[in-house]
Amino acid sequence: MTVSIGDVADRAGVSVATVSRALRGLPNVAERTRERVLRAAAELDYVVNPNASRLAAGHNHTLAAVVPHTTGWYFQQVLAGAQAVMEGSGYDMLLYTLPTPSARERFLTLLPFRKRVDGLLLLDIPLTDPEQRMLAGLGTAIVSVGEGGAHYPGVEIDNVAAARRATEYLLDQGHTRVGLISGLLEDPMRFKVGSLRRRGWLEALQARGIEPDPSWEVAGDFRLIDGVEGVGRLLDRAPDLTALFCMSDEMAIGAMRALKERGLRVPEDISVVGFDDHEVSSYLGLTTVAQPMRLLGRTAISILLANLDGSDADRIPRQLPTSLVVRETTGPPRAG
Amino acid sequence: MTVSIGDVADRAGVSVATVSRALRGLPNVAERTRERVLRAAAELDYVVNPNASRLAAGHNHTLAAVVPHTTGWYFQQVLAGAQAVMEGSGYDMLLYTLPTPSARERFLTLLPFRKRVDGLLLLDIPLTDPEQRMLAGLGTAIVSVGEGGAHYPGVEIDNVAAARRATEYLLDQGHTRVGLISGLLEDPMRFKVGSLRRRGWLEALQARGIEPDPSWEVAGDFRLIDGVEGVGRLLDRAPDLTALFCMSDEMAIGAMRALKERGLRVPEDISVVGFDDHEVSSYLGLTTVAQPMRLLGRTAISILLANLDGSDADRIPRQLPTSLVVRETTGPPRAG
DNA sequence: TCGGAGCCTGTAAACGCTTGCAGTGAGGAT
DNA sequence: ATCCTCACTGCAAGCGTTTACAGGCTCCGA
Repeated sequence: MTVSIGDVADRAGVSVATVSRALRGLPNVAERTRERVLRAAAELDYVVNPNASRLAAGHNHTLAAVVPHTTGWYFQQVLAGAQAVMEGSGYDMLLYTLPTPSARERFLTLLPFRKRVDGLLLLDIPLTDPEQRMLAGLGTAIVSVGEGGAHYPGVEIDNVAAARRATEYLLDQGHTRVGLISGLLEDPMRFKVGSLRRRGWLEALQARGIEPDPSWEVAGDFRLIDGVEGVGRLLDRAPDLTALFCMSDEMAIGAMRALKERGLRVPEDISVVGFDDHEVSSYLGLTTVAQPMRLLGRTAISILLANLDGSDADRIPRQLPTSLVVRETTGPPRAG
Repeated sequence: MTVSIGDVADRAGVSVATVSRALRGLPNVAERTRERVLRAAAELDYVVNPNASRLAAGHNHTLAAVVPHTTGWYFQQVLAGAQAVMEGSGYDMLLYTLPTPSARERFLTLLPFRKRVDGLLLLDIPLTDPEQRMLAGLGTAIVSVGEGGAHYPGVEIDNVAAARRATEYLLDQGHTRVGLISGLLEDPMRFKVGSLRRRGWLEALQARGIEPDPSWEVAGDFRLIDGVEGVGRLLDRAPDLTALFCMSDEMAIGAMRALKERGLRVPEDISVVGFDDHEVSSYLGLTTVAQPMRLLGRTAISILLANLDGSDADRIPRQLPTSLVVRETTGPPRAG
């Protein structure tokens, strides 16, 4: 039925060992022999059975990405970058999605990637120190993006600096009351990225002698809907805000929608800054903090691959740059 | 080092065969024995080696999705739906991305999924009849979403009816000159979805005795940028259009951006309808044709799974409903 | 001419599981 | 008491590769 390595060996008149070596480009195969094997394999339309190969060789040639969810611009872009590197590497990519606490729990107890995956890319998966240690002790190579850890290498941006920069820009425009729609600050998984960005916002304000009122901030979950609701709660309590910093473009877009419904014009009545540089942001004219999402993914996989084949991963940069993209949703506050 | 089935057998005091059967829940294992095995496995923290298991059993427990690209709302949603079904099914999901003609070519000649994947989900991958026949002859289960074929089952929407419905709505509002920003009509891969939607648009117009001028339509590739450019080319040639039907929400969003830059108001000066019901569309107030993307993905995987385990897939519906979502980007044409 | 040193190649033992087949006992029917 | 049946369990042969090890050959230097 299906053609195996033995069939190729027969046709080429050599042993299966030689076929195996020839096909994988190992040395110690005479050039004439290799050609003969290659021809036989092509004629028979031979494909190696990855299960057999992996069983015998003891590796999986598979990497897995673990993400909170697959919707969301940021995750898609990072994953796309990761995919791009893996494309030619000969590795398969598996995806584990942990949208709920229970899914997260299952993942952490079942550890379904064991014996199945050579490396794990943890994409903004916050873990406690014991959890990190446990995963790291499993013998699977690990690298993180965003939410990092002390027990495996991580790639990230400087969230504090990026948020500080965005806030400073608003202050430079003359704003003094800058609201914040943040992400998951008190969530059960102790998401760190949100607190870092909040710190940047806070530092920028305090550096100008501004002490934000608690009513200036509201927490969301990075989604569009959180921006809509955030604006509602925010402006009810602090109607005098003249600028808004949102921790994701999706929330910024939702926020702008809600502002429009309240009859507020952007940027005339209120300025808005987002985070991520979402595809539609340029079309909406949204001022935002761009982060190199695809590069984050590419870098993470490179580190994983380097670790796996024993080459030096230490020279790969671990912190990637962000930049403020000024567009049309920001301007000076209304006079008076 | 790593604990194998033999270790479990030793600890439970049975043979490996019994362990294998017990762990997989096969009948013909005494309840007491099964419990003993389960306990031993748990104590040893045993995980089966999928490579060995798959090699021995002769299946892969892996499905692959083939997509043109992973960005794009539509693809993400369908994939998310597919993922959701596979979650508990015990199958892994692989992703093949074919963004360029050369990637497509490589995929079709290398057939990298052979011996690796039990089923293929072709997500809007247009194929010639010989190509379809070739793939179908490989013994891998296949199902398509969107671009279908005669040689494997497919899940789809009624593109003609959906586009007709959207266009009719515009006509009902009083429009008589409805432009079209279409997708890939003359592309090298003979993308059919675009032509079907165009047919719907055409039929609706003709049913009212309107014969569209060639200058009323322009082709794009479903992306934001195509909407921007499309509007440019369209309005240069046909400035008197009062409504625009775009084959994707992304293009509609781009189009609205371009319209705004031309100083045209939506819907006062020109109405816009999209297709897909993108997440941001509701926040932009975009009137659009909603299609059940996640359900398309779920259904496709269900068919694949049903085919694989021999159960009856024929009762699963193959054509899924769409609906027109009227929001704020459409209205009657300007008087006069 | 003989001994090595290198290349190549083949042999055969893993790799860790699944599964057809045979075997064992207990229990029931005769 | 004997025979069957049935429910369980074990034996051992795969599944298709990889790879350590052991040759065999050729070529070269002594």
